[in-house]
Amino acid sequence: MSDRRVRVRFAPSPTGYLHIGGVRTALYNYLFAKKHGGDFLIRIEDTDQNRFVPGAEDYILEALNWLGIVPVEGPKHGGPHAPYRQSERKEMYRAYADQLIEAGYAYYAFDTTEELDEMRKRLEAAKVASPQYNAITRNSMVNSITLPDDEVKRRLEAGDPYVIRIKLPRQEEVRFHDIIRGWIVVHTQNMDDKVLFKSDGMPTYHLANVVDDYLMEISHVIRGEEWLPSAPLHVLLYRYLGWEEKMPEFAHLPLLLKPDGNGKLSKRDGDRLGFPVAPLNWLDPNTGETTSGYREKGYYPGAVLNFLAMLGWNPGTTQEIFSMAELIESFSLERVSKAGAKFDFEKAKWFNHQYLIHRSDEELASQFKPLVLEAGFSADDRYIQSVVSLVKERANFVMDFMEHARFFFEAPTSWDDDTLRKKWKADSQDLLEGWSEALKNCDFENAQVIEDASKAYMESREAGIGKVLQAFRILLTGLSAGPSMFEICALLGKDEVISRFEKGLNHTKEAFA
RNA sequence: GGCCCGUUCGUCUAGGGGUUAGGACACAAGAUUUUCAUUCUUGGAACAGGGGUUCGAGUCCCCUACGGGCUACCA
Repeated sequence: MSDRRVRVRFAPSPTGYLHIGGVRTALYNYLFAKKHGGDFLIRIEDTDQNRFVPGAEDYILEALNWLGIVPVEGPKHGGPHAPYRQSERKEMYRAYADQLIEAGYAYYAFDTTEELDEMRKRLEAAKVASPQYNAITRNSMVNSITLPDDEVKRRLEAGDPYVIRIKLPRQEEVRFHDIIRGWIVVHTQNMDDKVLFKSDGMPTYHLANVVDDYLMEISHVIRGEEWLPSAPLHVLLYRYLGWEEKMPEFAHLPLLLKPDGNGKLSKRDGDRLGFPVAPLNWLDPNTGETTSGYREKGYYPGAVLNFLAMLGWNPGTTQEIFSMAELIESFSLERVSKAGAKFDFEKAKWFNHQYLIHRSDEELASQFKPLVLEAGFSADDRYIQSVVSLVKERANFVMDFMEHARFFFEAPTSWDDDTLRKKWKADSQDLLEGWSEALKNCDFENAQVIEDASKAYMESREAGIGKVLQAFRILLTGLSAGPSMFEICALLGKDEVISRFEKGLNHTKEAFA
C-alpha cells in the first residue's frame, strides 16, 4: 500500500462556482501529491444531468489555474485514463453494475418515487428508527429479489424504468481506516441499499467514484467530511468488485464553517457574509447574479492559498507565511485537524497585507499604474514607485492605494473644515503662514532637509511642530492621516507644496477669520 | 429522530501524563513617529461539564451537553 505511486484526484461537480472549501480540498490533494512526488488529477463528476450548469467546469479549472493548482491529468489536459468527465465515461459503469448483480451484490429495483415515499412514511409512522431501503424492507418492495425471475426479465425487456441497488448484508461491521480520524466502524444495519445505477442510465456518485478511482489508480482519497458517512458503502463496493487490494486510503477533511452562525460554508453564502466565498467572480447563467471572487477583490493567489492552507492544517511550527513550495515541503495529512474551522475574513485580509508589503515597489507600481491612469492621472514610473513605497504599509490591496494616495496626483479641492477647526488655535494661521514662508527658503533636497527646516522655524517661534502638523497635513493632502508629511513634501516638490500651502491658507483665512 | 464525526483564548491553532497551557488574527494599553497609520513593548483572553484510570490529567477511558455532517434515482 505504501509503496504505491501516490495518485490523488480532485473531483468537483460542475453545478456552479467552486467555493473556497472546495478550493482547499483541491489544494490539500495537490500538496499531498507534490509532497510525495505523485500525480494530481482532476475528474469532473457530472453524473447528475439535472444539476449541470454551463460554464461551471471552465470556471473550476480557471480558478485552480489562477491559484497554481495545476493537474497533470484532467479534462483539459488529457492523460492515460481519459476521458476525465464522467458523462463521457458513461458506457464504462454499466458493466460493473452488471458484475455486481451477477455476483449477488446488487439487484434491480422497480419501485416508483411514490412507492418509495410511501414506504418511508409507513416506516416513520411505525416509529422505525431510520427508514431505509435495506435487508428487511427490500423484501416488501418491487425488485428482483421479491419478483419472480420471469417477471424481472419481462420488465427489463419491456423497458420498465429501474435502478440498480447494492445489496447490503443484514448485519455486518464495516471498518476502515481514515488517515485523519483513525479507525471508523459502521454497522450495515445503519446503512441502506443505495442506488448505484440510476434509471436514466447514469451511475450515481458512489459507483462512478469507486470505479473511476480504481481505474485511474487513485492511491488516496482526500475529500470533505461530508463523505464520511458514505465511505463504508464505498469500502464495500471495493470489496464486492474484487478490488480490496487496490482500495485507496481515505482522508476525510474537516469542513469549513460559516463565520457567523452555524453550518458548513456553502455556495449559497455567496456575498451574504460580506466577503467572497468564491475564488473568481462567477456569473450565474440561470439567475444572472454575480458572486464576487477573491481575484477580483484584489487578493494575490499566494495569499489565498496560504490562508486556506492554514485553515485546518498547521506545520507544527510558528511559521505562517508559506510559498507553495514551502507548503509542499511541510504538508502532511497527519497534521490536518479533525474539527471544522470557521472562516476568518480578517485574517484573510492580513495574509494579503503580508503578501502585499513583501512585494517590491517596482512590482507594486506596475500593478498600481493602470489604476492611476484609469483615474485620469499621469505620472512616471519612478514617481509611482515612490508613492507606492509610502502607502503600501497601510493598505491591504493595490486597489486601496488610490484612496491613500490621491493627493499625490492632484491637489485637494476641499478641506475637512470640521477636523481642521478642532486643531485650529488662535495663532495657527500666523504660525502656518510663517512656516510657508520658511519653506520657500528650503531646498527640498530630501525629507530630512524639509523636516530640519520646519523644526528650526518652529523653534524660532517657540512652538512645537505637533501643534500645527495635523492642519498642515489636511491643507496639503485633504486627509487627516497618511505617511510622513516630510516624505510627502519631498515627493510633491517645492513648487507644489508652496502652492498647496498658500491656497490652503487662503481658505483658512476666510473660514476661520 | 437515527447513524457517524468533532469540542484548547472571540477566531485559526500548538500541545499526545508532570507546561507559568505557547503562537497568530482581532481587541486594549504604553512607547516611538512632536500628527494618523506603521513599528515595538505590554495586557486581557481558553482546556464544554461530570465521573473514572494514575502519585499526577488539556493530554487515556466512560457518560452528559453542545456543535457539525449524513440520512435523494445530488454530488
